[in-house]
Amino acid sequence: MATIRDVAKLAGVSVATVSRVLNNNGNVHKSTKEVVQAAITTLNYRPNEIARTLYKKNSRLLGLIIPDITNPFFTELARAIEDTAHRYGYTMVLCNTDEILEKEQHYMEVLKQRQADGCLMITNEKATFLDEELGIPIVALDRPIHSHIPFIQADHYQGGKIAAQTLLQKGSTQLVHIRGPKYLDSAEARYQGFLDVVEKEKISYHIFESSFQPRNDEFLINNIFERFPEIDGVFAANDVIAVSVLKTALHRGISVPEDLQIIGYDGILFGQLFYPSITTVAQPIYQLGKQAVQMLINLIEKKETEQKICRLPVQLVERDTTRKE
Amino acid sequence: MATIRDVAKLAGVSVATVSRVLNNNGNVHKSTKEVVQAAITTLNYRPNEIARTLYKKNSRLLGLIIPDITNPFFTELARAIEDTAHRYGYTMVLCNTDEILEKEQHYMEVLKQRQADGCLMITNEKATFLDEELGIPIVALDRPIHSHIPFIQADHYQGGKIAAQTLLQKGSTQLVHIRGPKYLDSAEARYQGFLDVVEKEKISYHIFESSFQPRNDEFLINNIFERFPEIDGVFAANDVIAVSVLKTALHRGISVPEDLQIIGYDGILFGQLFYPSITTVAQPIYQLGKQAVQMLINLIEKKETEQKICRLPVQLVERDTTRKE
DNA sequence: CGGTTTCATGTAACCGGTTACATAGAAATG
DNA sequence: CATTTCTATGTAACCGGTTACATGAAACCG
Repeated sequence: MATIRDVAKLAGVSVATVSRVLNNNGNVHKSTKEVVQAAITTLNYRPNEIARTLYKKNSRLLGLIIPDITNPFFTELARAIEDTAHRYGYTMVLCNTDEILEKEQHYMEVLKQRQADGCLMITNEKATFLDEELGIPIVALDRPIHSHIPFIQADHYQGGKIAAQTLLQKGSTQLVHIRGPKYLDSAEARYQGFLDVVEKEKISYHIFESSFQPRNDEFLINNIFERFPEIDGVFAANDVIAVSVLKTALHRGISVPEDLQIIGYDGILFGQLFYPSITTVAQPIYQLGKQAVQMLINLIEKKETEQKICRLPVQLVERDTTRKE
Repeated sequence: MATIRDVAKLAGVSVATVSRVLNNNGNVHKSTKEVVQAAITTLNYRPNEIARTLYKKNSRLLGLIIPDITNPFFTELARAIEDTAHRYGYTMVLCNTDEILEKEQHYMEVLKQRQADGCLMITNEKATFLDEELGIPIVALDRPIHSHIPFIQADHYQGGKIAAQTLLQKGSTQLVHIRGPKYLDSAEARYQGFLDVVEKEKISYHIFESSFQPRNDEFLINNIFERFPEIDGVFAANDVIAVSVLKTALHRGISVPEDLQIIGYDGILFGQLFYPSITTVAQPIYQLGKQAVQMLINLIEKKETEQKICRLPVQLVERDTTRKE
């Protein structure tokens, strides 16, 4: 690979001049600029990003610290993040943590050693990642870390309300909410939204807690149908659980949506492939990822964010696990 | 951030000695080593990976150039790749190309400028990426690039045979294969496998070509059922298409697997969530990703691979879209 | 005991960019 | 025309590691 000194030699100028041409700063005479550009073309020269980073201390590298790319919600988020990062000239490093603290910490080290400019995090480890000790800008995505770390998520409380209202409005009277883990604020918010609606309407309901591990849920769901055969509306805390509920219901000969309505949450692409397709409260996943990156880049380049917290609206997507009208 | 010179100063030694301690090479007296290590701990020093890379010219960075992380097959592959890369001390950069040549080329530039040690590619652009011009080791995954670029994929020909044999063996007599795009060798191989079985058995069959774009497939699938209501076995070139077939069939009141058997391909995790769950020819996705990384690292570190081509066996996963027995 | 190894350590060049500072000539100013 | 200002360019230090080479001391050896 040609270096800047090769270019300088061929163009008959100093490396400083070549650098000025490359970065289009400082004064360079028009004719000199042309000679340098010709040399660059001849040698097919590309500046070494590593050398630049060493001096300038910005790498245009972004970390994405995420529990598991295999979870469809995160997959779609990652796609949005990569797209956006790329559009702004940043490169994305993917870090799967499986929610294991050691992995998260290890990846933070790796990102720091590689001089990453910033990091998007989806983590439950609130206490561990306060930005004092980090030395690298962070934006928290979907799960808050600390009040002084910028944070973006969908309006889960509203989402919980919408789900409950929709089930009621479409005629369900015996509701079940399979909520997400207690330690997840977002699950808690959906639950609260759901609760506030059903309490007000004085409707019969049951709450169950899922671990968000599909494997464990199968048993839980069967158990629910066993114990409460009379239920006619389920709000599942995410689409994957909704799908499991659908599968179990169909397997038991329950008609969906005639005898049982199901509403999922997230709005993953997959939801529409099922028969019947899953009605869901959709998060603006692409938008979340995109804005998270924009917030982070803002933080990196301007050293500040306009707003610390950003909450995006959710939207009901009516498909076929709820009744028409 | 502390530098190696800070550590040297605190420990009262030269930077060379600190470097020797860090890399555990050269001779360092036991007592000196302890003093240096104490200084490292005190300053919480972590070597700057960028500076290391600049001199050593290996970055321990791997690129994954992939059409779209949102495609579940690629998602699972990416997960395996990230896991494995991480286990070997490499960091993974994610690059979504949407199969657009300009994006692929652009990402290759980015990876080169960042001194990535190697790159895993899933691309159709055979002609463009010959490793002469690349200057960076490549392993082709799932889709071959060129005979001199190491390549790993599942045994798709065998997969096509297994799918056809299974449908026949379980009693289907009017087969349809919805194959993948012509420009994909892997789709071609599955098709050939299917063909070789049905031709030999003199079975009635029809072939249709899908673009692998779920949106377009809906029309195609409806059309198939319309024109050929008598079909009783479908081999779909991937699980997403199989799922669409299932949905369409159920929608039309066709019983699966009683009246119609469906076999998918890939073995994505999602397949088991459907009702009925999808019988599929599973690729060893995790293994593919893992071995691809191992081949690539081998290429990087040893400058060679034992074998240029690696073909992994597929496996029938019998679920509920095929009949028992 | 002198000569050769081996060990422990330091000095400084190097990787490939960027930029502060210096300088010479041209242009502007009074 | 002398002085100031501006333009174009070069020199060399710097970023933070690694390592070739040099050096002095200790260990070994016949």
